[in-house]
Amino acid sequence: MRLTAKSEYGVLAAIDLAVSFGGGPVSAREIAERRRIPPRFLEQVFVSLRRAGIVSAQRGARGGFSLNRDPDDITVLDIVEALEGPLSASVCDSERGEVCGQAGACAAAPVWSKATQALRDVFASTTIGELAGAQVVLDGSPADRA
Amino acid sequence: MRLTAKSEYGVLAAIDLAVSFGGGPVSAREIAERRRIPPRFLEQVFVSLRRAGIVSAQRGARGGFSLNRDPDDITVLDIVEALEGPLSASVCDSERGEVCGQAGACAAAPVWSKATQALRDVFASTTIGELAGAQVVLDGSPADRA
DNA sequence: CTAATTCCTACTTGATCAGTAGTGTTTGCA
DNA sequence: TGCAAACACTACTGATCAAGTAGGAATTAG
Repeated sequence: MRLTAKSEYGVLAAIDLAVSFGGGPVSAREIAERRRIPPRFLEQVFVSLRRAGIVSAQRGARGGFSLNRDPDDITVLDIVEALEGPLSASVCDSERGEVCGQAGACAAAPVWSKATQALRDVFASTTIGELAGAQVVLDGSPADRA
Repeated sequence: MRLTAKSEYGVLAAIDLAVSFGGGPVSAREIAERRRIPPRFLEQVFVSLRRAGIVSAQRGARGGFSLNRDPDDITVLDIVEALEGPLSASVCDSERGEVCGQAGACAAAPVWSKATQALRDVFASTTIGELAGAQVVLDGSPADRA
């Protein structure tokens, strides 16, 4: 019952991009080093984020990635769903109702739906912008990063 | 990001036991047939529930399982944690703080904690007794099951 | 032209899930 | 007393997925 490493790395990377939002693109390798993420793995994460329309890629020398939207308009849910697919707490959940063998007579289904919804609420109510603010504080003076 | 089938089966089985709470033990095979769960797999689920102190087992002919406590005193969280271990939404979560490589400077950690907490809240606030009530309604007259 | 960078596909290794299987142990009942 | 029904334990298997690695192609700044 846990998210995969992709979400974790994706959120960290998005925070990193948010911190330098407005500047030029940041390379995956740079972020990987700074956040201790396997570089080639992070590359793949970024490809997913690009395909989801969250970041843009600039290829070639001095290229890298940058956020497509204001960090305050990107939620953790955006990142997580881009990397994990739609959130669902149990097999017997999902929009298609009766996925478990209980054929519509499953009294447990509402619990799984509520669980999924609770997760969505948490993730949807936290923006990358907020987290970036916290990150700057944790890292010390933002000037260190400029 | 989903629970395993064990939780799903475990909750269904607990509901089933709750519906006939007060009567004698119910065999795993009977529940397996009624809820369309692989019988030998359900057996294992029950062993875990017994070890967690949620059900008691009565061995031998006419044996089976019964709930140890009143269904209203058993939450979905009890079942889920008995079967999946402690809930945690991400690697970088857990009581031990800094499991991710960010060494205490991880701005994302609070989100994962909040997510875990939200899940716990949902599961802890739903009792097997409630679900059993819903199940009886779904199945039709409770007399059908006596 | 070259070095840096993203992009795409495939592969590998290990873990985990879902279920099956065999065998042992306990117990109600005829 | 014996048998059948039930739980108990351990081990195994096939499939899937997670996490990361690898190789090379395309793009671009300088």
